[in-house]
Amino acid sequence: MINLLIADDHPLYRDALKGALSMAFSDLNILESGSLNETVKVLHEHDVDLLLLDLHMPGSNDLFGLLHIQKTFPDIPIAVVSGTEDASLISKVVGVGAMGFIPKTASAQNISDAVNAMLAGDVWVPENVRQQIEHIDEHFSELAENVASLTPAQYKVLCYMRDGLLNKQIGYNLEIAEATVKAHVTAIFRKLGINNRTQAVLIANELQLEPPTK
Amino acid sequence: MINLLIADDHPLYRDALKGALSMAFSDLNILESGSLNETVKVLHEHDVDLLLLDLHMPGSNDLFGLLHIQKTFPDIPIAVVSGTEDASLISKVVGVGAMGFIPKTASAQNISDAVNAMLAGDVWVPENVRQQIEHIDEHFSELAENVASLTPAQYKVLCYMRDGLLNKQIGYNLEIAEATVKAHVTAIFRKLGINNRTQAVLIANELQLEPPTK
DNA sequence: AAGCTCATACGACTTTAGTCTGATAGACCA
DNA sequence: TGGTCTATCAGACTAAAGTCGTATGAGCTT
Repeated sequence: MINLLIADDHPLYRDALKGALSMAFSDLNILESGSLNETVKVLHEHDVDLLLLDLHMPGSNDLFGLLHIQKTFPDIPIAVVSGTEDASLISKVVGVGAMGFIPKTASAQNISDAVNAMLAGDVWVPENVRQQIEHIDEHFSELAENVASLTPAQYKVLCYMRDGLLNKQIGYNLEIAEATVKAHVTAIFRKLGINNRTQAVLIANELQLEPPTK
Repeated sequence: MINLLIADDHPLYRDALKGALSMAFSDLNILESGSLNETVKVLHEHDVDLLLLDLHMPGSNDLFGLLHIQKTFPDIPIAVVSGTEDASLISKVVGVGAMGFIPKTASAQNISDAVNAMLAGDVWVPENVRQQIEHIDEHFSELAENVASLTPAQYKVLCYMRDGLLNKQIGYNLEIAEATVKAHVTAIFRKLGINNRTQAVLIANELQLEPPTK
């Protein structure tokens, strides 16, 4: 029995995906989640063999969320599901370490092919962009590695920094002392190879795919 | 005689555009520029009736550059030329106050139609996206207005802030005292309705269309 | 010409950011 | 059991960020 987790905030598409996959696989146990937190919770509670992850989920922060899950569960293969077919995005996703990329426009056949390949341990990307992404952005994957090396606490602090909060406010939100926040901030700078908060925010923003136009 | 300035860092496309327009208009004097600075210089030296502006130019900072030119030469109509046909981008460009949007895939006929319309004072966007953009992003155009209200000196300071520079470094680059930089920074905060540098960088970033992957 | 507005410029001052040292405690691993 | 890593915090310090008041000059109005 294979455990597969579909993480997408759109229930309709989740159902569609579930339908397509139940058709193609008989030994499939499908789990679902609709937010980043929920996804992490399910991953803790179950032994998931493959995660289909939508990038634009509440609390996900796009690539930020992908990195977070990858850091917490390094052994679970992740396939990114997204509406766009932008080659640069796909190369970023793969460069960050995802097992594959499934565009939402993919056919049922393509999807089951992809799931098959990834369960077997292969990287899968759609046919039509396979040529365009032979070259993966070096700078970007290095950046992703650095961010992935952050500890959970540091990760949270960076998220709050990206919201423009002061150290004192971050401490209040996380219920820790400002001194601790400062300690984390210093550690973040070291790991990212920078020396002030502005640069940290810039880097965090780069992992955001769409600007927070809200 | 109509003065038309083509601002694009790609000489080949500049020629193609020039060819298409000379064919359609007989009373056209075409000027060219390949960078933001060059564009500003030409605008100072000549009486330009219409500016065809590519967003991705050296020193342009995308929408930032558009705002800058608009601020400096409020009376010159600007048509944005870009490779993408993204509806959200087009609505942003129009929301910021451009007279029109010409996708690089447009036909010669469409381009001359567009130029005609804009010279007559009408807003022109491609046929196929005309329906999609009836709603212009409120939040975004308010933001653009705020940024456009910055003085030249404040604008420069904000650009350097977005690069992660310290006030002292900004002062060195602009050859003014750190105290002056700080005064500008404070003024920027007031105009943008924020209270620290991180938030300013975030806003500046939002006017950037592509993340600075390099 | 006097009066107004505003951008630019700076110094003095207060607050926040960031570093360093050092300390305690829990988690995990060999 | 000892070692490593992370999270937490304190205190003291340096540097940078941000505020306030103020001065000068350019441009515009009346």
